[in-house]
Amino acid sequence: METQDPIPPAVPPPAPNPERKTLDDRAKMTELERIRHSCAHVLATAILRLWPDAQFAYGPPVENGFYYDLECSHRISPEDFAKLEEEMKKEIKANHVFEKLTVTREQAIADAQTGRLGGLAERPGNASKFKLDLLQNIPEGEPISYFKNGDFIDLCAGPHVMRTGNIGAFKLTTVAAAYYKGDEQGPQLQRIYGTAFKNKTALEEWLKLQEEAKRRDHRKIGAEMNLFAFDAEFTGPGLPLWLPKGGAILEELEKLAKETEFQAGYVRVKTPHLAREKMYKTSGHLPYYAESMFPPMELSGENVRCNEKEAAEEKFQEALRSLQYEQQTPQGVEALVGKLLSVSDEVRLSRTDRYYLKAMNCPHHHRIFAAEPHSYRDLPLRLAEYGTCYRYEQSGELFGLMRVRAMNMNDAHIYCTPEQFAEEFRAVNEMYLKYFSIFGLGKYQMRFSTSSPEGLGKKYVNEPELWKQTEDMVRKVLVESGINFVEVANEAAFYGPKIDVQVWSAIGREFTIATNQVDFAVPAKFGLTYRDRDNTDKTPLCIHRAPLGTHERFIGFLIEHYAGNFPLWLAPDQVRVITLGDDENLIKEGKRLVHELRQNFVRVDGDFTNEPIKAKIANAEHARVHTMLVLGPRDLEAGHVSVRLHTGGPQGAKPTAQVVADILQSIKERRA
RNA sequence: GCCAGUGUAGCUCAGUGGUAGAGCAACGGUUUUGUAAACCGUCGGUCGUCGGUUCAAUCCCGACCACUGGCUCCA
Repeated sequence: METQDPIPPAVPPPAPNPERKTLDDRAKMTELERIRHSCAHVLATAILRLWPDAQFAYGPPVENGFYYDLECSHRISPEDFAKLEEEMKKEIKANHVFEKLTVTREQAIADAQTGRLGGLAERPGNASKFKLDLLQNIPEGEPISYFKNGDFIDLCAGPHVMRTGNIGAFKLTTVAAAYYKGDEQGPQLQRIYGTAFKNKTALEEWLKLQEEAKRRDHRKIGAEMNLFAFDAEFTGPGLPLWLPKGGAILEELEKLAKETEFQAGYVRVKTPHLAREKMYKTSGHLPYYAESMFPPMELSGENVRCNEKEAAEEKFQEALRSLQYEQQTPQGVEALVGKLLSVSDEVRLSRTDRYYLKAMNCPHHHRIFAAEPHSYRDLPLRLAEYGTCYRYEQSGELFGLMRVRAMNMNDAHIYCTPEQFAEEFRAVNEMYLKYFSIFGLGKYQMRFSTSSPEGLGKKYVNEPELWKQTEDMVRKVLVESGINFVEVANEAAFYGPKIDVQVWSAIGREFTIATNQVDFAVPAKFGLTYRDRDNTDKTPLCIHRAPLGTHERFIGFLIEHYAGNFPLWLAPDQVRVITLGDDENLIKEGKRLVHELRQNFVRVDGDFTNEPIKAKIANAEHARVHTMLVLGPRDLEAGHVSVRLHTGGPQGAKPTAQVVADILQSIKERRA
């Protein structure tokens, strides 16, 4: 039977540390990490036996195994894994000692130049270029060491297991491309992923766990339950179609958000899906964000008004007037044609109006704020909207519902005074926690992202004082609320610090499920003000928040969280009334019950066919119908229905009225 | 966008250089049933798209598209 037991979607790993590991960090490596790191060396050894020209970069242990990045004339594919694993087994069987050698920097550079580092022997003319680069990054004074197993010598600080034979069980998993040092502009390397364990049993257990994780993949369950569909051919990649069953979940979430926000003093607004270019020029999102936006729609024509239009037309006329003097020579004509073309292009552009599909709702909300004058007495103003946003994510980044190109955001912008900020920010965090408790969401990480002094004026607006103030405010709220969080420098939004809630998908990918951001910059760009007590105009602070993220990602996450077995209030199929056979009286009572539930807004249907009861139950179970109400002659006689839960099996017969009341109560309370 | 892999009926999957099958689903019957699948029949596919090789391509080759695993990026 399928249950809700949490197959761990991978334990939250510590935030990946882009910085170089210190020797102290390395000394803390667990035994499993040492096994995996050692296995990376064994992999490199095997690769070199097959393709001696390979040059190696990094080969660290990672959450579920290890990888080694390399450059090699041969393109390694999974078809090569069998022979690679053969070579690796030989190296493990040879049981070589991982021998540590400490060398001078000069020696290391010399060895790298001969190609000896990350090699089985010296390779004249094939210097260990990545190792040379790595050597540059080792701070003066830090000892430099090699690790040697058999013929293979690698520049490495360790630590390792004692001998290659200590690697109990391993498996190569996948190949990928990876940029050197993660830099998109840098060289692209081949990355071979593998995993290793102390013994075969542990490896097999892990592989089994991977299989189980795949079974709760939202893409698989979404298809099984008919929640959503992708239709790349007609609708487009990354543009989900919500089927009726998925629509039901979406409606429930939206209802929850609207009720919660209403009670918290939010007001609802509605804004269009697109806006003119000026919107995003003003907000500062263009040109920085243009890459992530769908290309603009260009409208041109006489009725387009634009400031530059007249100026451009003037230039055009001027070019025409010069025609008579310059057309004497061929060069003159050519120059003139070029000039006319460029000017006419200018005129065309000046007559073109550009509309962008919105990638975020904030600018629209800012314009709503600007549509009316505001007094400090109006604040805080909390504008909420399930806004539909469009982002042109790179094709390789699309991932089921978790990463799409059209999304419905549980968005709101809170405009407040600095005095109100802490209270508002705290209230938002409380809303998060309320939601998480409704969904029984325990495995997440709050990540507090701050600026960096170096990024001021570049990545971040240049307001050191405001950065410090808002970061202090946020930190204080977090600490006072007793919320566990990690602080990450240099990850803030350009307009202020933020808190992201990180969760992990069934297959272990990390996602931001919710976000809460401070904005002390953009309202000023739009000239937003409120009249303060002292009769001066001041710029409000803005909090961007999306505790339920987007429907797409949040539902994708919930599908995996519940493994498709939703609580009653969220279940697309809440109740099915199943008659035992198709006796007229049974059907009559069945229909009455369906009608009663439906009039109380329960998503209910009836199965009154003459299929055997076992088949009808099986159908309902496969559809993950939350509650099955079986109606047979005995039940009818007693005024009962027999209750069966998808996640709990048969619950016995109960009076119909009581069952209905329980169902309505469970939905109302949004019971887990 | 980059690297690798995959693409056969609505779903899960077989299969072959001589224009394709199974189970489930759907539909039509028969069956009259107490909690995960009764029986019979019918329908269903230009084998992702376009080109090439070949007497002949779903199969071999190429390009493109989409999806999957990663990289980069992000709600």
